[in-house]
Amino acid sequence: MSLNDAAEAPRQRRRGEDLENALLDAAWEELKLAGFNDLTIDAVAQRAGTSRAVLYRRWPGKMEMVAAATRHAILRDRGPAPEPVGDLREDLLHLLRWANRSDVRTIIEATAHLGAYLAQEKLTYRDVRDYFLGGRPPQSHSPIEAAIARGEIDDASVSPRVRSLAFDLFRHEVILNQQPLSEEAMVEIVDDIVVPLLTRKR
Amino acid sequence: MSLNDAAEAPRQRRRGEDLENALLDAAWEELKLAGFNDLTIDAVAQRAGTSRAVLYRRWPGKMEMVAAATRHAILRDRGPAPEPVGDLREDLLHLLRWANRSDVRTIIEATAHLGAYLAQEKLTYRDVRDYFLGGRPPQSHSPIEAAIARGEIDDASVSPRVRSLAFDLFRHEVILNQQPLSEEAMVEIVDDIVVPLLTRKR
DNA sequence: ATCATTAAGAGACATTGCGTATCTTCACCG
DNA sequence: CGGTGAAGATACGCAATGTCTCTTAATGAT
Repeated sequence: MSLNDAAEAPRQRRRGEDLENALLDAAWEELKLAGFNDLTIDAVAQRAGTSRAVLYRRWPGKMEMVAAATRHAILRDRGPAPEPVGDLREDLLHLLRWANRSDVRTIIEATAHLGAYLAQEKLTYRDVRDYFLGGRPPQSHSPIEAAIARGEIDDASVSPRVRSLAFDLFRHEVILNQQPLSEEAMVEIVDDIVVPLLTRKR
Repeated sequence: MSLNDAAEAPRQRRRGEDLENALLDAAWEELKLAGFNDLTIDAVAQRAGTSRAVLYRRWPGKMEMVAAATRHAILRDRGPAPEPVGDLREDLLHLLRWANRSDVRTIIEATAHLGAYLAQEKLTYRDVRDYFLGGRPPQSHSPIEAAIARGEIDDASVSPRVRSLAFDLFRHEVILNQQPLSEEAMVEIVDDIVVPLLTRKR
């Protein structure tokens, strides 16, 4: 056996970005497996092959670690939102389907738990979303913007609250059900609510 | 001084409903003070002037205790919903204001935490709402029902999702902000979304 | 009235997770 | 190379959990 043999070779020490990524990956994995409540810092440390001290050096507590891990996972996994093709209904549905990945459950659960923390820190939900998206402008309105550009709907009649309506209802449903939306639910949101509201005659 | 003097007379032992109410009151108070995460079974026991064992005899854990306490507080405090007076917009606003009591924050927080628990138990949110409301039919749709009865809007065009829309948006906002809605937010929900959707020309 | 039963309330216990502190050893930088 | 800063291991005290045991008060049946 050589000296560099695999078996119980003392794992070489990671640093900087390498380590950080390993920690965040481990945290995200544990979050998916155990959920927020059952997540322990210790389990994350073990999965990452390190000790709790290393985690505490980076984040003051579970909340911050989960926030960082969620942001990390979102920025890593989530591809760009689908571009509008010119049909309001279809574009909205595509966007919801895009958002409705299997790990939304974990993301939304983290977001919900973040809520309690937010109140203390006097942050708004907007701050969190911005944090999670890493400064990228939210593309969730683009089907509506595109429809406005096409002249199909009137800019002035679409308040910020209406613009975010589809995603608000989406988020609400995921929070309550703790799972991705069914195809039917997405179609109902679009066909019963968002599209009728946007295209109503006045 | 008589024998029954107050001072440090050994508190007589409570049983049955008396005790149960005292426990639930204590749990609700602690929940309001500390929030779900910081709530300890011990604090509830102390506030109720008893010991943890008594609580564990009734509920298997924090989650179930909080659920029971929330239900208890809702059934005790919440008066009947305001009756519709015949103006859709005003009736919706009254209903939202009625729901927007200062303790909604606590209620909704409990509900949100319940979410994680629900997933395990394969319960739907509907089950929880029914549990919280103690079997009472939700009156939240009544302004819409009244408007339908008056012939102002068409029954067929109002799907279940549309009927619960105002409350869904209300709930979504409370969960995200972890506090009661502002008057402006309620007006926006009603004026920008719910009423236009319900009264649109087709 | 008295006696058996049930559960209240007090307290002890082991267990688990948290957050901190200490110590050695490695990786990097000049 | 030699200094520095952080990795990773480990130990500690603390807080909360959930279980158990023990006594004693309240209750219901005889």
